[in-house]
Amino acid sequence: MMSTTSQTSLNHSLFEEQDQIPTQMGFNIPFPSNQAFPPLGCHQSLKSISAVVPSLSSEPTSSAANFAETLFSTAVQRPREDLTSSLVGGGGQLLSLNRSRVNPWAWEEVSDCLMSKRMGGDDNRHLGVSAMKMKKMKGRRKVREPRFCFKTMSDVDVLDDGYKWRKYGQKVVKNTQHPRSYYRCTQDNCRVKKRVERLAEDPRMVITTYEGRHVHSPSNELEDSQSPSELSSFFW
DNA sequence: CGGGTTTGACCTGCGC
DNA sequence: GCGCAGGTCAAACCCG
Repeated sequence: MMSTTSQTSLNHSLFEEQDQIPTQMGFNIPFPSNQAFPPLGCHQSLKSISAVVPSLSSEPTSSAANFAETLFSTAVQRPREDLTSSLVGGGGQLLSLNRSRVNPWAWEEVSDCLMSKRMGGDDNRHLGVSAMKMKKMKGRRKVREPRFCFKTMSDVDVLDDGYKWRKYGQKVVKNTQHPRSYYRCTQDNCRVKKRVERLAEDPRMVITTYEGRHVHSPSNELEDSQSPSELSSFFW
């Protein structure tokens, strides 16, 4: 049975990473205090978020990917001058959008990713675009995998997102008391990585950064014997 | 014994 | 070129 937390202000954010510390922009989606919350886990959490913002799409979003896409595409369609305006869904649950102008290329990378996905493009194409952009901005910059970050209020550092991770490093980040942990997906041929750290300003918040896209389904989901068609929507 | 974690060393990018 | 900081490696260690 699904467990719930007793926190009254479950403040969940989906945001895009900045160049170094992902703190500049975000979609802040405060949960209603009476909202039941699933066990801490990224896709599980996101499912619950999508459930409280049904007005963003014509039908309830069924996956984290769809939900993220809905959020991003909604923001992308807005003019730049309107970036800090409020986004209020029909239910009024989606409260604010505050996008940073500090790192526009990163934002565009996400946008490109979503556009190519919507148009049936593959990942290589969007990576190529972002690589070109980075090349333009800096003479030599490593091509990065697409990244997504989640800021989650949680007592535990490592959220159960359905995938199996192996820790390969830990580093003390400057000006923070909390170390950053580095994880790799244990699946063969899957090069997805994630970083986990606590927000310096608010140690209750856990920042999880995913880099790359899984080429397989979550291990938990397989064990739960879900249908393959449903599983595919959870790929990042 | 196998798989995961810890942790110091090393590598790399970047600013000065 | 040098130093700093983030990221990764890999040997040692831990645990079931």
